[in-house]
Parts: sequence; structure tokens; C-alpha cells
Amino acid sequence: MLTIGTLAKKTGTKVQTIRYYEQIGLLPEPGRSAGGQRRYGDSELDRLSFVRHARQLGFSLDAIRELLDLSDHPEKSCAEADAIARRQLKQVEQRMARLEALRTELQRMVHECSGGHTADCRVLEVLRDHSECLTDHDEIGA
Amino acid sequence: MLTIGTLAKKTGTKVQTIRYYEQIGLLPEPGRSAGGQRRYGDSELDRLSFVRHARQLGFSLDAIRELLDLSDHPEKSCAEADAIARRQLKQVEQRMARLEALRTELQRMVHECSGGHTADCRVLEVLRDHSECLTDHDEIGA
DNA sequence: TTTACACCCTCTAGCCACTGTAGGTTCAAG
DNA sequence: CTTGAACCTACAGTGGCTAGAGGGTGTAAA
Repeated sequence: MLTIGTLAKKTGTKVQTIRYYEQIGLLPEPGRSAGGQRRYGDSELDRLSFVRHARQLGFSLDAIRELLDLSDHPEKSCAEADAIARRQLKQVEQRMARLEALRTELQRMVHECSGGHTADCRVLEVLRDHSECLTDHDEIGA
Repeated sequence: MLTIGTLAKKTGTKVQTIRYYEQIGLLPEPGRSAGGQRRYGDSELDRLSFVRHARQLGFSLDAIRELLDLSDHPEKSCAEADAIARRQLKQVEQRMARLEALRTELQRMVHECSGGHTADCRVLEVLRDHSECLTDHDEIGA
């Protein structure tokens, strides 16, 4: 039986995060010691590892919920899990494309800055005059 | 004189976002009509455009605050603006590298999934068994 | 057995950068 | 003068945690 701290160490998760996952129903309520402290077994360890790994791959907690549910029902079709992963892959690719554009623009700004006063700063100038910009308008958060 | 809605349209910003920027001190309090509605001039338009453009390049609001401050003081050295931009570029590059790894891993998962039941689903299997994973442990949010 | 101390508990608030809603007021056109 | 779109304030909610206050538990040594 593991304490929450041990589980945290084993999975590279913060203690608070584990409690948070429990709170939002991503992890089941574990057993407790006589004094009311959480005690975990191997199944919880596996489940949390699954969650963390999926998080590392950028899946949202909602997507992970679906994946866990699929994982709990071995007779269900694989197609859904596949679809979730494909969706995630697509998102990652979109974000990469977006970042690629940002990188180009930032490189341009930085390379052209010759280090005088801010009055002639290329960085600020580019920010001021959007028409010089190559990136598109939408998807600020992407 | 522009209403907040017109300013919003011209800059591709939501009305609430403009009010939010004002609230956190990123934009100055504008003049008001007799009835108390916000009225904007060209300087506010420029400033908001600057902010939006910087946001599109992924700068944080704090970084933008610094950039605006530098832009307001033309006699200051350009070096600081340059440093902020370089920092941002570095962040973008790090995020790209991270996404690159995610993409590889996700592609592997998806390509290997042959579409049976979840019991043998490659996607879920990879998530379950972290040892098969190529991505590193840290930086979940990157 | 007591005491020290690391660890655990709940509850609440905060982070970023918005976004949405409720309930009311103002403005401009017709 | 009426209509209706656009405006106002104030506050709650998003995702995915993270931090802190104020207290209780578990265990090993003195």
C-alpha cells in the first residue's frame, strides 16, 4: 500500500495533482488508513501512470477520461481510441505549423535588430506595423 | 472617435477583451461619451494593434507590458526589447521541439493501430506501458 | 512514553488570458 | 418617440493545475 507521496514520486506527479484528479473523478476514491490518509494499490498506480503518460502526449483531461473508459471496456471497438489519438495528432500538427510561422517571424525581428535606441528598434517596429507581418490573424492561443 | 465595438472589429479583438486589457492596465482608460460609453482615438487603436500583434506572436501580457513601456521611451536602449524577443523565440523553439517528439509518438501509435477491440488497441497499449514511449518525462505543459 | 518531524488532511484562493452571462443603460436611425 | 443594436458593470467560469493556511497522522529515536 502506497501513501499519496510515494505514488506521487513513482509517477512524477505532485501530491496536489493526484488529489485534484480524484476530485474531478479521473481517479477513483482510494482506500484510507485508520487515520484517514489515502492508501493506494497497483491498480491506482497503473491508472495514474496512464493519465500522466497521456498528459505528456498533450491529451486533454476530457480525452483521457474517454481513453480510460475505453481501456476499462476491452470489448469495445478500438476505432474510438484511434479517433481520439488522430484528433490529438492533428492538433499537434496544427500547433507546430503555427509555431513554425511564429519562429520565422521572431527570427526575422531578432536578426534585423541592430541594437541602437528603441526609437529605431526593429523588434518594436514590426510589432507596431502589422502590415510587415507574415503570420495570419487568427488563433492566438494555438 | 471610435466606439469599443468598432475598435474591436478593427483589431480583431473581442469587446470584453478590450475591457479586460483596460482593467489590468495594459490599455489606458479611454475618454467617455456623455452617457458613459468608451470612446477611442488613433493612439488607442495603435496601442491595441501592437498588443494584438504581440499576442499573435505568443508574447505574454507581461512581456507585452515591457515592450509597450520600451516603445513609449524611444531613448532607451533597444537591447531589452531584443532580449524579450529572443526569449520568446527560444520558448517557441522549445515548444516546437517538444511537439515534434509528441508528433512522432502519436504517429507511431496511430499507424500501428489495426482497428480491432480495445483489448488489443495499440493506442491504449502505448499509453499503458510507458516503457515503450520515446518522449521524456518532464514539461507536460510545454 | 514522549517528542520530533515528515508527511498527510481539507478548504480556499490564485494563476493566465480570456469568455460568457445577467441585468440594466445609451445611442442613432427611422 | 420608438425601436433595437450596441454599450455598461459586475461577477462567474474555463483548463489544469499550484500554493498556502491551519490542523491531524504516522513512525522512529531518545
